[in-house]
Amino acid sequence: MSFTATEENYIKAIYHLQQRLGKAGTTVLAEAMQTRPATVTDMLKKLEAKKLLHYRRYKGFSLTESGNRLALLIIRKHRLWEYFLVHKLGFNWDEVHYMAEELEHISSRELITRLDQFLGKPAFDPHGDPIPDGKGRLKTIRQMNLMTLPLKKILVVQSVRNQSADMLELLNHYHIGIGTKLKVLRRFAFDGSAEIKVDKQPITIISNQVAQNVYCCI
Amino acid sequence: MSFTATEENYIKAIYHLQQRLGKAGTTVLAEAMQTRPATVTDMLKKLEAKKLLHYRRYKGFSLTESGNRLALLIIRKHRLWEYFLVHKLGFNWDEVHYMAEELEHISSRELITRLDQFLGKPAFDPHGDPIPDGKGRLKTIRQMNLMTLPLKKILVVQSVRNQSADMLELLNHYHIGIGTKLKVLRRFAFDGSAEIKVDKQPITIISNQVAQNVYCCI
DNA sequence: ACATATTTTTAGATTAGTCTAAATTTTATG
DNA sequence: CATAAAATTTAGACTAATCTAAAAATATGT
Ligand SMILES: [Mn+2]
Ligand SMILES: [Mn+2]
Ligand SMILES: [Mn+2]
Ligand SMILES: [Mn+2]
Repeated sequence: MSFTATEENYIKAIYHLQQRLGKAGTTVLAEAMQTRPATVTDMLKKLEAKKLLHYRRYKGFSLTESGNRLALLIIRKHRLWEYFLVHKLGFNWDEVHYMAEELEHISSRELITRLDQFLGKPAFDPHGDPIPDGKGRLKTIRQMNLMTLPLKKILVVQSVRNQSADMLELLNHYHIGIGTKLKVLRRFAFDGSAEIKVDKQPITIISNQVAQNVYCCI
Repeated sequence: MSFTATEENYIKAIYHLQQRLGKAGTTVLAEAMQTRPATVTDMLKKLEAKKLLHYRRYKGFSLTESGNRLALLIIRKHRLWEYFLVHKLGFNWDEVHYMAEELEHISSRELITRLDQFLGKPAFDPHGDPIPDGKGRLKTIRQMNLMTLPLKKILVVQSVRNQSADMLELLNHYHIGIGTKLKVLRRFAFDGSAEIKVDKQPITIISNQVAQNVYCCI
């Protein structure tokens, strides 16, 4: 069975929404896909016909086993291409998303196998997100955000949750990237901001919104 | 202006037909695109509306300046990706065409610039075809096919014209690839076949169809 | 519990790319 | 040069992906 880029994008969006929100409805999926609920309903029927979704009208929908497998394959391709773009072609982490959004739909499986080899079978992409292996398995790392970690310990940045261009631009400004070492010196109750010391940078303050989106391990 | 993959495929096909046959008509383009003349007519109107084609109904069509530029950009992308697949990912030259057929439609220009850099700005693809540079310029090499070159001189294979899977399979069997050194020992008038000595291989005979499609320089 | 708000689906239309069958134009030929 | 053959275009239809507007189902709040 083969799928259009649009169908793949829907499957991926449903997977991510199920991960983040537990389950997804028509309206929230429409927002994620930048389209209208009516359009989503049409697509849900098509995806059900292709056995990627369980769907009962008005009741809800969820990925089937093969829908899940497809989602993980697309995510694998997306993250491997991002890794290639950053580590082989020298792009910055905030430049690669829209290119990977196209590259993830290149169909050849052999291409992905060889790309994985060529890159050294990486386990994490440039944003710290795990890359599913050939069987769809994900490595997980114990990590917490900067609001919940102990003060004055050396922390290593593992991933960032909000990966919007605006967020990545701000993190670049703070010299915070994946693998960066930093300490949280103190937290301010008033606005939840935090004073931090980033490796080799002067002490600064980050907002609560930033702190909540940066995940580290000790 | 942006173009669909289908539009790009048409523009590339028109370019190749104009190169090979001088000019192309609706029917021959339909064959090249594996579709029907009526479908081609519809597309010609669309491409004219996008200013990629000069088109006068019943009279013919040809690429505009920007149509030509677009064709060369797509060919550049196609051949750079083929080079990547062969020289970085280790594919054989007969495995890469259909993957490049998808990859050539990835839109980012910056991606192509960086890929070109990464590959060392190659001038020829794995089939010996020239890769247009960033400004659409092609390197050309003086080359002739094995039927027109002098006997008993060492020749270096530069390119192959027919690049069908069947042809490439046969050339692999003869251990003939781009850069291979060989000599034509004699030609047989009856069927136009040729006796050749391929570098380190025993003497064999190739058919006229093969000989006419292998291009070498002295 | 039932009226109102929210969510979801249906109905009907549009665009890109394709098809077949028929009409038209150009080219070739007796 | 008149007609037959070939090439090309038009007409009308279909599918995928989208939209708006309206209808239907579900959820919510006093
Ligand atoms: Mn995508
Ligand atoms: Mn990523
Ligand atoms: Mn293509
Ligand atoms: Mn090639």
